[in-house]
Amino acid sequence: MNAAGSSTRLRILNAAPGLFMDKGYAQVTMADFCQACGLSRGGLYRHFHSTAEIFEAMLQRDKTDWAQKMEAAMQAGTSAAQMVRRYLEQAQADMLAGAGRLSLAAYEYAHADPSHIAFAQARYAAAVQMMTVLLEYGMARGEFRALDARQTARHWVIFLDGLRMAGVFAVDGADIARQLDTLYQSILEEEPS
Amino acid sequence: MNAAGSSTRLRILNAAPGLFMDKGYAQVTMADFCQACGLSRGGLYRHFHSTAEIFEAMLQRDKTDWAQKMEAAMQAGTSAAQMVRRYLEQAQADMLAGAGRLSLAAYEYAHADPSHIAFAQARYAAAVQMMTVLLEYGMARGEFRALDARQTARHWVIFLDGLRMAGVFAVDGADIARQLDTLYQSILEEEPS
Amino acid sequence: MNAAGSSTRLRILNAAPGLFMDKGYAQVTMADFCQACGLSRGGLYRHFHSTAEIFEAMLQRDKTDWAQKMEAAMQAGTSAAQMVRRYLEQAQADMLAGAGRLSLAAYEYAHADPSHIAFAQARYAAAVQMMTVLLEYGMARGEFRALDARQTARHWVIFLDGLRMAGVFAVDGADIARQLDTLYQSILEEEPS
Amino acid sequence: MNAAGSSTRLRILNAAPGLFMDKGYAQVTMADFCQACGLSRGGLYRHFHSTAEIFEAMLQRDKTDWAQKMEAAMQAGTSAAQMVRRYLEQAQADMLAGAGRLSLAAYEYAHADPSHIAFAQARYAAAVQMMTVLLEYGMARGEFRALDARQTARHWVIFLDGLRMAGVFAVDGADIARQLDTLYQSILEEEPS
DNA sequence: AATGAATGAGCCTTCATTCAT
DNA sequence: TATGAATGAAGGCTCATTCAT
Repeated sequence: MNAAGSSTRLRILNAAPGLFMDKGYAQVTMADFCQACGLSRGGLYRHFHSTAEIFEAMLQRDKTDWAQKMEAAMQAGTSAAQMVRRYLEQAQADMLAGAGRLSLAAYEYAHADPSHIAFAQARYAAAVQMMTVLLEYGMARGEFRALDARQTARHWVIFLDGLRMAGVFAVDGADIARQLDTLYQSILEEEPS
Repeated sequence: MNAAGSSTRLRILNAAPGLFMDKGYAQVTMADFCQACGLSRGGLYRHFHSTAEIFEAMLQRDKTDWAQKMEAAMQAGTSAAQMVRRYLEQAQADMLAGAGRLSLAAYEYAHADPSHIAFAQARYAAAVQMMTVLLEYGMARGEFRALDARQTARHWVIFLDGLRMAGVFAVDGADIARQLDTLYQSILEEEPS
Repeated sequence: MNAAGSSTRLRILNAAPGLFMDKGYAQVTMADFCQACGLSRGGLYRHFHSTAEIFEAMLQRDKTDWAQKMEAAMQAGTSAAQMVRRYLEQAQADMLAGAGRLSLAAYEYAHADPSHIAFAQARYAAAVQMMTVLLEYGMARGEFRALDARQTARHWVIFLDGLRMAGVFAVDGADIARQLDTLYQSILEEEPS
Repeated sequence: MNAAGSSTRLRILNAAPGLFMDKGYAQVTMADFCQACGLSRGGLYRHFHSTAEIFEAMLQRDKTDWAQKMEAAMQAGTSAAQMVRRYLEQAQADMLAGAGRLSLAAYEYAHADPSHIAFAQARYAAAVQMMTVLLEYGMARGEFRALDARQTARHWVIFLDGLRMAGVFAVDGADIARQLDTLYQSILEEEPS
């Protein structure tokens, strides 16, 4: 693939989040991409053969490798509280930017075809694993209260996804901030009185 | 509408949850209902003019009036812990029965048309209000720890929805039970040591 | 057919002109009649089996028997000018009441099925015949100029139909009056100067 | 649009008059065009999105710019009588070719939607204006009798449309010729006796 | 005489997909 | 690489018509 082809591919992937956020997963058509990218049918099909393919490529690109980042931060001795705060800040920013709508699209995607389920499971497992490591790290450093790390990690992942979805329609920015702050406080080692 | 008509309408509404759970909201077609109910196009259209209409009627029928039940239970002096346990048991049963898939369909429904957003908001607000009342009742009876009732109610509602969604693909029955138990424990008044 | 049935039939025929004027011939459905008459499918079908049947019955009922009236008026020695004026006044009133739209519907009707053509021909022939007799009567009485009665009658019938159609969209009431007056003047015996 | 597309568009427009003449305006379906053009649903929709659109395009293409032709002929000093004769010959040829049926379709078209009315009015106004200019030209040259040009023009336009419609079912070619000849004679300057 | 439930055909419209250029 | 014409299937919707009640 030469430069022109590669740039077209990027144009398509850049258009993807906006489209999927606006219309959901299954409602986006190949024609939507043609219009959004100023591309003809044939031109689009040269790069992707279905919206599923585009959706997957989009997720692939957007997959922030938190695990890797976290590893590096731990090596550098960054405090766990700092890392959690950064993670939650990013989550909040994403939610305000419409992450809930993409999350919804991702659920649709997983639901659309049995072969997509593995993807959803992997996504969830990776998030839980990352969060588990982070919590254990904080507990080891005495920053976080003693708790069942994996169980708590699961709670966080599930809750954050619920918050993403609720953020689409029902919950405003202030509520999101408040909920995230409560979540954060819940793991901190209590001050000795 | 005579008896025959009413029974057909029921047949359609009975077919609805299964279809929407299987395919999501937007992927269900009127033809799906024709097939599921053994009804012709015209026969179906006599009762409903769109899948949106069916979806709304289905939600309307399924709307368990928790608020009312709760009021009655409070009057009867039922313990708050008992009420919460019952609520969570029901939630668990629903999740195992596929409530997450319907929840996903409901999100799709709300997303599909701006005019449907109010429905999602009302659904969320009602759930939060009901849970707030329940928590305040338990706190007043000294059964629950002192906590910000509304804030906690929001947390529960959001988390439960996240759990419903996660239950579709990522989380199994045992995990669901464990998560719900943790949630329940988190509000109990701690035993005096 | 008893009284109730007869009255229902009348209700249908009374609704017909309004419906056909509003929507044209082929665009009116049996359902339109159901709604307009507050009648069910079965109830309507008991009286008429198609819109064509209703349309024909409507025309049949509305067919003013000009020929007969004219015969009587001639016997009574009514002046030809008077008779023509009355005829044109009626035509004008009809046009203002939407006769053009019914005329359009009638053309549609004739066009819809080869078997309906005879109806249009008969309608035209009857109008020409009637007008021919009238003109000859006026010429015999010296009221009208000497002219080819049949040829002129045809001209009148064609022109009046054109005026009906034009009156639907393009020509207003004043124009209609002016055109009809010109037509009337054209046959009068010129005053001796 | 490339050559293939243009040719397909032409094929569609060429099929239009025949279809609309045969079935009227509202009775023609997109499927009729598919069949008439050997085109698939999707292929047809690439070019036109409704029969209304095709109908309009057809009229647009067929719009003979009489006003322009007339202007040129006047500049060249062509006699008014000659111009009128040509116009009437063309009208006669059109009628024999089925112009009445298209005229009927055009009335249906205007009737079908309030937004189409302007089209009918413009069509009528243009015809009257053109004819008015022609009559005034002939009167200025002393070829035609002194008469109210606009009033007469309106008469002609209305009558010709009536004749088109009558020509569909009721009036044969000979009658048409006779009527047109009478119309022509009616404006000529009378021979000095 | 009337109701209204149901059928099935037919039209409208959109979309994924292919293909000649 | 890219264009855009074309296909055919699928889904939405309406209507004339029938029929049990």
